[in-house]
Amino acid sequence: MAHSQCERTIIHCDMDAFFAAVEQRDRPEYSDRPVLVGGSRERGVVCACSYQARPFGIHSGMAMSKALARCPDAVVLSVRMERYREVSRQVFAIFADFSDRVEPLSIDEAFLDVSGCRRLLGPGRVVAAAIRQRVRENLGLPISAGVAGNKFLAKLASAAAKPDGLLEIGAGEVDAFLLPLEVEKIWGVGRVMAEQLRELGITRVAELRRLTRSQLERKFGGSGLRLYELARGIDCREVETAREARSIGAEETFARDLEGIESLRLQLLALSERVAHRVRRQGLAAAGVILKVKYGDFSTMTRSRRFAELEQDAEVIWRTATDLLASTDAGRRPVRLLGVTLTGLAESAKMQPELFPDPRRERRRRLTGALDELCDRYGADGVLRAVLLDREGSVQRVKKGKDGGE
DNA sequence: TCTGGGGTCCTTTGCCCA
DNA sequence: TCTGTGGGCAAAGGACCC
Repeated sequence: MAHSQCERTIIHCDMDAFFAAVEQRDRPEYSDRPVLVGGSRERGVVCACSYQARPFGIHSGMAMSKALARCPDAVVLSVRMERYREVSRQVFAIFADFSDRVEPLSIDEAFLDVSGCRRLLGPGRVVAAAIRQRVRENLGLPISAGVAGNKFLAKLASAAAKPDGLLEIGAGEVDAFLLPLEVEKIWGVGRVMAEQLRELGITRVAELRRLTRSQLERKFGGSGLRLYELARGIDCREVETAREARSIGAEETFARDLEGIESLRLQLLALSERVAHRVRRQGLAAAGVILKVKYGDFSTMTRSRRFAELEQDAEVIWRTATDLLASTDAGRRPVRLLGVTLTGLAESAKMQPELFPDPRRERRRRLTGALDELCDRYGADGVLRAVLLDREGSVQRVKKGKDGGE
């Protein structure tokens, strides 16, 4: 195989129908039922569906209304992100027992570099089997795994192994596996690039191979070069163990479009609190905030601003987001979704000590700390907001505005 | 395909400044 | 002082991933 200098033993582990599997494990009465995890019946989509729902043609991303039309008996459960994050930590603790070179890719999947474990644990395939067994026995959850000489091929292998399977792509099997695949299977090829390739008469990897490196670079720039290599099964990316989060966000699609600016401001407050709580719990602070507004016609707009200093205070985040909201059409056009994302994350220890501490701000900080502990202990969603509403005159106006409006 | 919620990364554009 | 250029940066949008 080409580029043997990049050759490693990589395992890609991927939980099967993760959200749905966690729900079925936590609620055994649903273990044999088609389970749909996702948004509301009217406007949501399916985030994850159990394997019992798949024969109905249901897949993630499908509108919930359509999924229910296909399978009216399905159990619909709302997303419990905190719960999945908790189980995810348990899964990653198992990964860590098998390799110290683990790269989280999302909440339910990771790359493990086990090149150095051969003498201790055996070849990749054996390690992958052991990981799957541990996850199944300790957590009662299904997991698929792919083993190959690099990240790209390992990920393709785990996808092919699903559900609840294990597949290794050996060095001699790469072309047989790769050439018949559709180009969309290549990492980085989505709807847009696939369409551009189709215009060139290319739908399969075998056809993609006929383009030269410079042809692909002219057409797609840097992504073209990556395409050239991946089409040949070449991927020299290392497993990166020290990846830190770049942003933390929360967004919400409303049951019906919101019109009044005051109700939008109130929603921003709840979102600001959610993201602020999460950055604080991770010992982080943010350099800036992005506001996302999706209108009733699905057109989307973002506005962003950097803070004067690193922030983790919900009220500062909320005030900035509210400011940004004023530069959008919100209040004049119906709004379907609002999102608040914190960017430029850094350890909160790097926050500048204030030269002239503001006593109000200091008091708020102490209160927030106490409330974070309460939230952690009781998982109380409403605690923080109720207190904030009672404490600040400006916030109270929002509350009154909402009560008075609509 | 009647369109969620969590992200990452890249490109373009405009602005400031040397 | 005018014009041009290019770097650095922030903001906005878009493609893509699960």
